[in-house]
Amino acid sequence: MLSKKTKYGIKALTFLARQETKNPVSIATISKSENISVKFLESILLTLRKNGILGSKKGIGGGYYLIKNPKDVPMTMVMRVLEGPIAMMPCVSLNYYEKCDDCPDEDKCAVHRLMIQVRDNSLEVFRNTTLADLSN
Amino acid sequence: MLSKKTKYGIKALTFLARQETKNPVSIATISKSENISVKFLESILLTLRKNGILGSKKGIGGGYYLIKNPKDVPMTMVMRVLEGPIAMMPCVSLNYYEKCDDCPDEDKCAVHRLMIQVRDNSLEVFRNTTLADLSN
DNA sequence: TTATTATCCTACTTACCCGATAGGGTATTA
DNA sequence: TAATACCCTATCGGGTAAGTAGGATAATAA
Repeated sequence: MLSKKTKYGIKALTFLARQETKNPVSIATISKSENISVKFLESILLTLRKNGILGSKKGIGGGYYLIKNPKDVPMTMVMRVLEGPIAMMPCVSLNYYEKCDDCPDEDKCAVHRLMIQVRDNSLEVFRNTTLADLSN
Repeated sequence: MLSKKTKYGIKALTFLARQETKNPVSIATISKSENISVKFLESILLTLRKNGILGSKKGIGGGYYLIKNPKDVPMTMVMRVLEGPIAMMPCVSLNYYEKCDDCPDEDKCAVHRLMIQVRDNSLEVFRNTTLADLSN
């Protein structure tokens, strides 16, 4: 199941991508528009900023803004930052690989082979979908 | 992430599918071969039996056995029984649909549209993979 | 300079779920 | 009737998700 953190994060990013100007948007504004608790949203946007997806500006008129062009932000990036590995098991993860304790030979493991297929499919969807696609 | 319950369940099912005879296989036997704790495996096999995927036989020489032909057991069935919904969000689930609280219009929700794509892809993999495929 | 705005950051709480274990009960068979 | 092996419920520790609290810090405008 997708965490609410990721869900809210994508919604916030989409909201930002839909803005006509590049001006910062306050947490409060995004919170109201997308029905997300201010405090929880705050922590999510902070994560996105620390991972180079958002920029921020303090003080009056401050808020968050996209650093990159929406079409240069693939969902793989967003998912990895907010949700973690895209793979369903560590042993089929590209970026967070880890061997299974119980499995003597990965190539002969039925679950491994199945989950590689699922990962490849999901990866393709996330790679080919950018923030620009979602904000239309 | 895939739960160990599902992972072990698939491994056990694959092991059963590889048996040459239809004779019951004891929990202990599967446990040793697949490196799964006896007690945990017990609860998993029980779930599979209650959901009509396995049959069982008590007493000496007893154990668990597949009810259906492996090629008639698609992974969708196994996944739904052990892991739950295949969809990543209730609002894109076919069998466990639930509306989101925060979302006024699903059709306009970016996350919704994205996750439908992911679900469709995963569904296709699970539908087209049977226990027979995995046990080869 | 000072009040206001809004992000920054840490810590905490609450609830839930996973993985595993314990300890019996029950049915079957040799 | 003893041994085997499934049947079933309860429990527990640890971890994580979701959200909350409260103040520190920086920037802006009056």
